Amino acid sequence: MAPSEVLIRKLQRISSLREPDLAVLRGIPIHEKEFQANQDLVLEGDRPSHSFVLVDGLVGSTKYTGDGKRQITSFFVTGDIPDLHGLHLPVMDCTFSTLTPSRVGFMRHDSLRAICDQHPRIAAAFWRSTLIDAAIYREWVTNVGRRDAFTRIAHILCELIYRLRAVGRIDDHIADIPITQAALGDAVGLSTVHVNRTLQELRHKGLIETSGAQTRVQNWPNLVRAGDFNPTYLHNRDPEVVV
Amino acid sequence: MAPSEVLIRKLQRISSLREPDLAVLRGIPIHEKEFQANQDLVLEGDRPSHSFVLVDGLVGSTKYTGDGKRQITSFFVTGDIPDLHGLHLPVMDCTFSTLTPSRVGFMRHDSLRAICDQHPRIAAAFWRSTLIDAAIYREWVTNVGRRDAFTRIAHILCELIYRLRAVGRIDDHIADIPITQAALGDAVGLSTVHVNRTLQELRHKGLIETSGAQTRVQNWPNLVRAGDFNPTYLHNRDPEVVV
DNA sequence: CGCGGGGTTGAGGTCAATCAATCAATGTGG
DNA sequence: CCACATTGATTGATTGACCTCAACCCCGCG
Repeated sequence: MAPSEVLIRKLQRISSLREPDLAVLRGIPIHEKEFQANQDLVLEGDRPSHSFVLVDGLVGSTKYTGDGKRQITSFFVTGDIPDLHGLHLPVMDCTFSTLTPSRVGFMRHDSLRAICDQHPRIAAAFWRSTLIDAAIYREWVTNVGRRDAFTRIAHILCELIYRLRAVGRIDDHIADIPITQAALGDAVGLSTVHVNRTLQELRHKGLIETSGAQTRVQNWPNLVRAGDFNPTYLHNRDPEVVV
Repeated sequence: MAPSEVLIRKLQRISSLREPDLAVLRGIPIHEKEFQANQDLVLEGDRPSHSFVLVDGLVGSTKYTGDGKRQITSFFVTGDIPDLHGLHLPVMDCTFSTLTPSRVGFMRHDSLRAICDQHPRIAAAFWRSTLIDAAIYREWVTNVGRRDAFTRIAHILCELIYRLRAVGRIDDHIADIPITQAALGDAVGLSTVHVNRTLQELRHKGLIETSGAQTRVQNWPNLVRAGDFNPTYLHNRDPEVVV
């Protein structure tokens, strides 16, 4: 799918833009590029002149502590604009890296700023996108701060699957999520070893099934319960997305 | 200080608004109200018609897990607009509560929306405010996910003191932060007991000194080092604020 | 003077980290 | 085609950071 089409669908999922505005969006110049897994797209400390929309793949915003430990602070899926905050915060406070092979569309800040000045509705839609990102960060603080390993991993799987479902990336209850257990650990603040054991527990309890990169949800209601997952914080406009 | 004055100072700290816009801001009707400590201002699930600026005191955004554990996901100080995201996300995904006695100024979403439609610069400034909040959430994910108890608490003290300093709430290296150790624990994902022991460690190492509600920084550079604290994520426009 | 909230202390328990192998899958050069 | 390297998953043993439970203390307050 064309990058601008992905962008428009995303904004339509989270706001109610109408035709004149959509036409403006279609006109945004987007420069598409492909990346392999584990490539840095924007680095902490950078002063980027572009933001990017994720066309396909999985991207993480990551931070490193002084002693080199890595924390992924959020995942981003198709349609998301992970570093849109760069539009108003000149220096990056985190790094964005691909977690799987990805296609990415770069948009000049110039263009985006001009559009936001002229079209308050579009500005509001972009703003809303960053607010949903913030809501996800809030949930992650809670997830990492107050839930045990089992619940924590179940929760993050629920979130990922729910979001992939919302963008049509789930076929027949199967999510294609080729991320390593190490990356999962960095997302939930656990060691690789413990992630491995917890995933086994999830499998033994009949909640998920994995084969290679694919994760199949065996029992969504139970996974939701196990993960203490309530999708309110994702602020989806659609009626309940059920997996 | 008048609520609108507090609001204007905040926006001036984070953006470069000029006079015509400032006049508009001065015209926002703000309804001021006082609260004691530990009062809920907005509840998760609410559909608020107002946002509020914190005129004085300390507010936390908090979430509760299914089994009732509490996580504070961010602190807010004078000038901050903690629930500004309510302007674009109709249903609240977290609760805002006072952590100390506070004065709060409520602003109608109607008015704010009208202003944002008419004045793109003001809209951008508000947007930027929410983006800085998001940057803080990101840092908290990292703090809770990847730092040990000692570093974690040192870090959060650094953040709090830095932010209080930026709004002129620090006199002579002394921060007046009358929050309980239980609240601190909820902010960093630790038990009250462990917070207590860690604070003792910070005192014994000569980093801080406490008497009642007051916290005095004994050695700011060492506290910064101990807390692995780098204020970039706070996106302060001023040159280095040194405590 | 008794009460309650918050701070402090000690003991014991547990969850998850660390260390160190092993294994499976894939790729690579000779 | 095979020896070898690499990456990620898995396993076991041990350690340790932090939690829980249960007191006790201190101080302001009705």
